[in-house]
This record gives sequence, C-alpha cells and structure tokens, in this order.
Amino acid sequence: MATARSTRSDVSKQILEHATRLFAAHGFVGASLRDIAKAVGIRKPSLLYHYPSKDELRRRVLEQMLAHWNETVPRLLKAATSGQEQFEAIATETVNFFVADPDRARLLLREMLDRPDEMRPLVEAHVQPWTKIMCDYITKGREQGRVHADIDPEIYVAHMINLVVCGVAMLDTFAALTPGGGAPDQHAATQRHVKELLRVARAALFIDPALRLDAEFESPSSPSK
Amino acid sequence: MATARSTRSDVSKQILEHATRLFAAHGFVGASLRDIAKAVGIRKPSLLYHYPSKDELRRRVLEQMLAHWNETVPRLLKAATSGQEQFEAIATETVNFFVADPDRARLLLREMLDRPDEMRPLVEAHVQPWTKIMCDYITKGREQGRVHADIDPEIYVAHMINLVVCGVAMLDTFAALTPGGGAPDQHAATQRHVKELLRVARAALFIDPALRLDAEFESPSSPSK
DNA sequence: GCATTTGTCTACCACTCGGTAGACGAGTGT
DNA sequence: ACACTCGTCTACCGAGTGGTAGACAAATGC
Repeated sequence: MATARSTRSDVSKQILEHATRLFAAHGFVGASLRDIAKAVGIRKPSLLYHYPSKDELRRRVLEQMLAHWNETVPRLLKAATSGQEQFEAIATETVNFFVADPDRARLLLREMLDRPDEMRPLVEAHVQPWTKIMCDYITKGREQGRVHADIDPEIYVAHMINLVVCGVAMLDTFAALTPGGGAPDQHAATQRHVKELLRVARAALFIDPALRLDAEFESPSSPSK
Repeated sequence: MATARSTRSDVSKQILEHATRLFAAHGFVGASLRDIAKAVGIRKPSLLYHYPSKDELRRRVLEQMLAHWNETVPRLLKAATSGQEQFEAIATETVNFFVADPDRARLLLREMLDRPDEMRPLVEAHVQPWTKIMCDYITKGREQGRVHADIDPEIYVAHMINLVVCGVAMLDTFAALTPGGGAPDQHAATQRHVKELLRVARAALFIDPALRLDAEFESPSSPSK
C-alpha cells in the first residue's frame, strides 16, 4: 500500500526532474524521450508508462513548477504586513524562486517563445494575485508622488518580471563573461548579477532618492566601498 | 553576369528571410527545411542547393542579422558627438533595431539558450565596441556622482541589453495582455512597452532626477496627460 | 546550333522521432 | 499455490528528419 522503497512515485519524480532539466537546456522538441529516459536510467517505454505522452510530460513539468511557485510565494508573503513589505517580499522572493533553480526561468522562457498563446493565460492566472498587489502599491505611490508619474504599473510589472526571468535564464552566461569584478569565482559573479536585478527593479520606480521606499540603497555587504 | 531578374540571389534572400522568421518562431530544431522551403515556394533540395546544410543556413541567418546590426548602429552613432549623445544613440538605436524586426530578438534569445558557448563570443565581439562606449560613459558619470555608486557598468549594460532583447522578444505577448491603457490597438500598446524599456534603462542609472542626463523624461507625444 | 551551366524537381536514403504490442519477472493478495 | 497487478523490457511501427542522386528544362556562352 505504501510506496515501495524505490518504485513508482520515486521514478516518476526522477523523470520529472530530468525532463525539466533537459527541456530547459534543449527545448521541448530538442529533448527526446529517449534522452530523458536515459538520464533517468530506464528505457523509453517505461517512461511512457509513467507519463502517457510527451506532451503530457511537458504539462506535468510546467504544473509542478507552478505548484512550487504557488506554495513558496504565499508563505513568504504572509510575514509581510505593510504594502512596502509585501512589494519587497514579492520582488525578492520572485528572484529567489528562479535563482534557486535557473532551469525554471529557462523553461518558462522557452515555453513563452514556443507556445505564447497557451502560456499567456496560464502564467497570467498564476501571477495575477501578486502583480495586483504590486500594481496597487505602485499606484498608491504614484498618487503620493513617490513614484514616477510616467510609470504604468502593469507595464512596469510585466517588464520587471521579464527582466528577472530572462536575467536569471542568462545568469550562467552573464556570470561567465564578467571579467571586471575581481571576483573570480562563478558564485560571486552570480550574486552580483542577482543584486543588479533587484537594484534595477527598485531604481526604475522612484523619482527622487529621498523618497525611495527603502531608506537607503542596499549597500554592499562590506560598507567600506 | 548580372543577377537575372528573379534567380539566385533573389531566392537565396527569400530563403534567408523565411528561415529567420521560422527559426525565430519555432526554434532551430522546430523549423524543418521542408517548412522553410514550402514558405519560399520551392522544394527542399532546391533550398539545399542554395545553402548546403541546415546548420550552414543557421549560420548565414545569424551572420545576416549581425551584419545588419553592424551597418545600422555605426551610422547612427556618427551623428553623436558628446558622450551623452553617444549613450542615448546606442540605447535608442539598439531598441529600434530589435523593434524594427522582433524576430531578431527572438532568434538571438533562442540561440543564446540553445548554443550559449557558441553565441557568447559571437555576440561579445559584435557588441563590444558599443558596450565599451556605454561603460566608459557610465564610469565617468559615476566618478562625477551623477550615476549611482553601486552600479557596475558592465553588469548594468549586460542586463540592459538583456532587458531590451527579451522585452522586444516578448513584445507581442505583452501588448496582447495590457488591458488598462485604454489604447485598444496593438500598435499603441507596443509603443508604450518600447517606451518603458527605454525609461527603465535610463531610470536604472541615475541617483537624482535633477542630475539626469536628459533634461526631462520624454513626455508622452501629447503633452496633455 | 550546340555544349554547358544553373536551378529545380522527383525519388530515395538512413536515421530519429513519439508511441504501441506484448513478453517477462518480481511482488502481492487470497 | 495460484492469479493478478505492476513496472520494465525488446521489438516494432509509421511519420518526419536532414541530406543525396540524378533526371530535366531553361538559360547562357561560344
């Protein structure tokens, strides 16, 4: 009755993980069922026993990623009370969600390119609650003169999501080619790019630094510089 | 001797155009030679007569796009004299280049996802002169206190290029889902998103609006709003 | 006028794709 | 002990892939 030690649900999960990775790396058409099965260590018909078709597997991969999103973000948001805290929580947690596994960003990006008509309502439904919070907050800030008057909240939010998703999708590429920092290891370079994503998102909002929502720009971890 | 009225170079060009469009829409593996040939109105072997292999066709498509870039941007840059004018010219012209044909952005994005190791040096070589101008200008602005001290010029430029390329690649999708503006037609929505791209790129740079390089934010075409 | 080049075509190739049929063995319930 | 389910396998299928061989017709060169 209980799941045997290394049977169904375990293999299904492995398939899902490798499928996510390979779809993200090579695209849906570029990653074959044989490749995925080989990565898992089984044969293709065994894979099709767990997921009846490649397209169904694709849907499950997406579904799983969005489920992760839905269980991660609300938890983080609960702690936030003020509008500013909510805004910051959504922004940082969105970045963290994708940075934690850049394949999510690459997968999402590829699907948006390959199947925009299918993905648009799907994504819209999943981000709508959070974009609404951010839009309301921006609108309020705009009325109070804290946020630049030219900003259309929805357009801003759309482009910031795009900035984050695409920025994370390209993180490895970016981190590989930043020579100037003096930080030779990949991880530090990645960290700087992540910080830049958040910085741009904040900076794009405000008309006057004295009126910024956060008291001061997040200083580098060592305040010497 | 001269090219016949509708022969070789003409067909080759048509192949290149349709290949660009289909690679951008469906990816390299997702667009078959038969599809491309059918779009042109010929059969597959005829296509392979003009381009000896699919991979060679891909290289030529990329090469053509980068050639367009190389002949477009320097022309625009020649008119600019001051550092600020150069900066503005590069930024706006980069946006215009991709907006003029969003397939360029989609193609570039897909290739960066599919073949990052091949694309990184290729892109780097083509954008290096322009990013250097922008980086130098930002560095100068930073020393003069006009630009935020946290900004690493190279990281900023990398993310702004990413913002523009990915933003334009998603333009149609974004324009389709912006309900709030009251501008029902697609073109107006696109224009607003393009404007947002440039606005973010500028806003992310400056620490104080009084010190912004452009005297004031570009107001909407009708100054009423 | 005739040979040659140019560009397209039909027919075919080996290969890979997603998906199916059915054998087989290990457990499991009774 | 036996029937049955579960999960995997080998073998195969039709369809579609990139690419090739060679026939053929229209220009082109001389």
